[in-house]
Amino acid sequence: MSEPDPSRRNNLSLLTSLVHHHGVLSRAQLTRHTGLNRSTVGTLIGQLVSLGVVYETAPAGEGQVGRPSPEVHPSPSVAALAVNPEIDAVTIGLVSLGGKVQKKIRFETERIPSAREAVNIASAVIAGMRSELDASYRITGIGMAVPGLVNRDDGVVRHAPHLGWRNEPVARMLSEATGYPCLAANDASLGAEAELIFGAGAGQGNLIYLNGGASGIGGGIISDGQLLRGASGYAGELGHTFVRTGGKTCHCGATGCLETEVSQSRLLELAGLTRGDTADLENALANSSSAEVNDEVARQLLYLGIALRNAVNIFNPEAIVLDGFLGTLHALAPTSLNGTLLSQAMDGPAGQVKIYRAALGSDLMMIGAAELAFAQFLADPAGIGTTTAILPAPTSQTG
Amino acid sequence: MSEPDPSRRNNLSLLTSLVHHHGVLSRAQLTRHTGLNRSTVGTLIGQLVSLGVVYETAPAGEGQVGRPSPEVHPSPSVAALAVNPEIDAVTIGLVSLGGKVQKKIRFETERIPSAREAVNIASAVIAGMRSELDASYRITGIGMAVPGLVNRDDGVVRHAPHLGWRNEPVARMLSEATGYPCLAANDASLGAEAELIFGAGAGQGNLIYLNGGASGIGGGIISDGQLLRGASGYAGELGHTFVRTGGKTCHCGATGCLETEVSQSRLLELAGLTRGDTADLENALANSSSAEVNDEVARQLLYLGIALRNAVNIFNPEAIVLDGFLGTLHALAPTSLNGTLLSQAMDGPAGQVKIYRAALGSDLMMIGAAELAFAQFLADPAGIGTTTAILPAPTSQTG
DNA sequence: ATAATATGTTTGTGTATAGAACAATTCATT
DNA sequence: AATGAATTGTTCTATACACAAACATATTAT
Repeated sequence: MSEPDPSRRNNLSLLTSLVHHHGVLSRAQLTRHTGLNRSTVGTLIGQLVSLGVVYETAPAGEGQVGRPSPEVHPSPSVAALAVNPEIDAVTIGLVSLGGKVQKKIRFETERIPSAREAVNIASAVIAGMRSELDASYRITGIGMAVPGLVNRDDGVVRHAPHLGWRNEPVARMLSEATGYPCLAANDASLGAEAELIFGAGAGQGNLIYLNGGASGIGGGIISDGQLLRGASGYAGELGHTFVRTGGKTCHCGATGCLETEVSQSRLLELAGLTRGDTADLENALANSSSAEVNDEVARQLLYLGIALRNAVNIFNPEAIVLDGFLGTLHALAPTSLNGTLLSQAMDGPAGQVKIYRAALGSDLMMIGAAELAFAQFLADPAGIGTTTAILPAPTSQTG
Repeated sequence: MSEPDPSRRNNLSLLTSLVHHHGVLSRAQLTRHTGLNRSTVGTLIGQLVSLGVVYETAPAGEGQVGRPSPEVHPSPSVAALAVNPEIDAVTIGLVSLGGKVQKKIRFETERIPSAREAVNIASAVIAGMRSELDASYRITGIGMAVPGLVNRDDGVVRHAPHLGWRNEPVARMLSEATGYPCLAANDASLGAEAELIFGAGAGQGNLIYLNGGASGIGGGIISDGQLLRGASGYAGELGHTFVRTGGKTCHCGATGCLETEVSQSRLLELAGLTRGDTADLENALANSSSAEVNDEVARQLLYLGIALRNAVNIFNPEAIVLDGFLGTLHALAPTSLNGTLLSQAMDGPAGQVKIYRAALGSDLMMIGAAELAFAQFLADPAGIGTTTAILPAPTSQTG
């Protein structure tokens, strides 16, 4: 068997990615999207079906003239594992092609897990799922979403301040512990990617994703449909945008960072809450008539606005997606940020920006991390090098 | 003639781009760079030669074992026109494949040119060159570098504050006046591209270019080898990064912009100069022992540092290229910016950044603008739809 | 002078895509 | 209910393209 042409690999990749992103597409739609000949699409889909990457179902009569086109679905048996260590838990997920979270296990920890502990927890949970995985899934790998600076090339966590990790080669550790290929990246970057593909930013080519959590503000930037990686994959740290002269010193060493001026803990405190549930916080803040609370909300929106106008001037995005308590802040006063952008950002870019609240909720990190492990697979669904066992098409066969 | 395969177009594009960027490459080098078979490269180069895109010369005996490989050069007869309107002049250039500026005509204006005037000047100069162009060149089109917000999709200048232009469809105007297809973009973005391909940032995939001129600070960002465009091509406005709480109001509507805190005019004033020659300014500043001058230089470097640390955190670039008086500032105290970045930017990204001074000088805008017009050509050097149908056939045949 | 090395050149082969002809399936019309 | 129009799947064929192998050529090393 000689090596297939690159064009075949390209086209298989294109089709697989389309099905993965859109969920379901008819063969006719795929023909139009790709611009390929319908006979070619037929051949390619045939190959993907025999590879177990997609499966076809009888066409759903849509009331269209002409012969109905069969629907092409991503095979749920192709899946990736996702791991997300946080300060109080390690979450492990199983995500199938098409972005469906099949399984999510949150393992709560007594204290902040070390890198070794996080890897041990993840590999233990995966070991437990192993027989099921081997029987019913084709696992493309493990993706890890880490709250910190992660070198995407080698999977080393350079610095995760809130976890207290420094120079931890987590990807290699987890790969050695499980036998699966493993990749790691910044959590917010992966969140951006997930929201781009499956969430609030679906269909946009340029978006800024900002997530506010207990441990700070993370960001991810999509430009021209591509996640901004930078030289080593560190790009996207919008939480450390300068927003105030004379601000407090941030743990990053600088002063006046967005992350130090806009923080969830101050809001929780004022709202009289101790735990960081976003819904509770939003309730408490919305029902509060305290001037102190309102002032703080306004103050934080002001600084968030400065960071966003910077970002808008620099990136000219179509959309800004706010997650976590940043979504809460925006929901409390939806006109504030829009107003800041219109008055302070430059004419051209400001006019087009839409601000959304994140759509994917708690599945976000799983989907984003899995995307990391899907990437190689999507680039070469036929698996030139890896002759992995081919699984039969799933049983959901319609007559 | 049936339509060639996309793979052929791809490979021709790849080879042409390599030759364009590197200037001269032997066929053997092209074989290695592309990974194609040497027989394939032979065929492709043959086609490009017969198309007049490249030409070959006898190998220069390099002292290597083996049969010498002929050198492949970009044909100087393939060229693009470049136009750069400024507040005191309109510059028109002729740039050939390989980035060589064949001709540069600076047309000084009594006052700031309107869009119509700039177009008239450019088309008059081009009309004068017309017979030479028709006789000796194959013109791929016109690229226009405008100091302001330019919508890259339709070539409309949204707002060029220093020229006083608003919503001027310059690309269409110039295209109608000359009959050549025309594209327009922000000048600094094009500068970034030029420096990436031919200048100080050559070979880098992630760089930030910042230019300081009489009319402010412009920026361009290259990420993963690609210029950041944003939704409408407005991306890159680093001159309007927030660097100071309580700063003066910028013409953009916001306060505390980099451009208002760091400006050439203040430096010229302190140095006792009236004209904005970069070399003179550098001389004057370097030889000054006035505390006032030193303080101002330090102050401006401080704010520039804040903007750069933001940019470094967000983009994780390999290099920062400073042009115009920003290059001067950096040259006066080379350790200042590096120090700021090391102490204030985040560990991971900060460690790798190198700060360079721009290399291309006054040819920069010509090369960058021409690149705009080369882009379509490079994507399809064989010219499938030979009539570069960016516009409906212009009917300005009256001549 | 001969060998070794690297590269251009020619020819044949396999792969992948497009296109044409035909079959299948639905909606619209009479 | 029957026929026609529209759309898409299916099969077969032709063609373009890249690669590999064999051979030719030009340079350095011995």
